[in-house]
Amino acid sequence: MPWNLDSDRPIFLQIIEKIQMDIVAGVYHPGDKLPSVRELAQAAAVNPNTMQKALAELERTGLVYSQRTSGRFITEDTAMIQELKSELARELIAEFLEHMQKLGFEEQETIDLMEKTIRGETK
Amino acid sequence: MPWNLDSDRPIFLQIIEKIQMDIVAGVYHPGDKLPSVRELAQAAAVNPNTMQKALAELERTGLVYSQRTSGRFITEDTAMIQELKSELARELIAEFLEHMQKLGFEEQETIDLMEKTIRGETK
DNA sequence: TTTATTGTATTATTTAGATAGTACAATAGT
DNA sequence: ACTATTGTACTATCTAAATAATACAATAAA
Repeated sequence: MPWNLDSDRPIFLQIIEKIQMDIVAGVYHPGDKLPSVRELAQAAAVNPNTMQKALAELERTGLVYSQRTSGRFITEDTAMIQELKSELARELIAEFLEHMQKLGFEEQETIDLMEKTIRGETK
Repeated sequence: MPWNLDSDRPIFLQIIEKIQMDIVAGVYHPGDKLPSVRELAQAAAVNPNTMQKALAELERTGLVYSQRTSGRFITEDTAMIQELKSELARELIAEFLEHMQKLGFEEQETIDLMEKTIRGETK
């Protein structure tokens, strides 16, 4: 799967979010070994330093941990992962509703519009 | 109203989006005179050059136009404004659904969760 | 024991965005 | 005619992010 990074935001932030997504979505499982910094950097078409910076931050929050020379692993704390999933969903929803409101759509309007969108109506 | 700019994304992009929002939401009306570059820059606590850059882009897309020395004005093309509103809403919805999907929520799940959120349930 | 791979650290350079400061031409308002 | 305000342009500097190029210590694997 491509990493799909854009240049409108700091890359290391996008990497952090991407890996977080992959963890909570189950692409990576608790205890899984991550590819090495160099491999990940190459896969993302990014400088190893940038990847290292993102991983260091993920490590700071406890989502991953590293074992000197054997590699880097996803946390086995499934509760933490579940909590993160809820937290990210809450943030996305809040941010989305706020933006729509700034566009002039009330909450119920937004939901109606979304349902229409899902059902494939152009307008 | 505060401009609420963050440092995670280029400021001039955030300004463009903010003014777009204000236009489609009806904060500014067609034909309205905008404050001067210098005033807007001060209001946003931003360098005049940055504000100028954002306004130049809004002008390029036709949303605003400037009359040398009298000032800058919102377009009177109400159709264009309506179209922009729909376009922005479509983008927001698509982006939101995509992000939620990456988190592991299907479209119907997302809507259900949103409805719960709106009704004030913590979980 | 040797070798390759791991995470990690360091220094230098480049680039885009933002700021700072100044300047000028056009014109509305006086 | 004069003045202030307008958009606009230009150059220089600063900063954070990203890249580039190495280097080193620890250890799993051979």
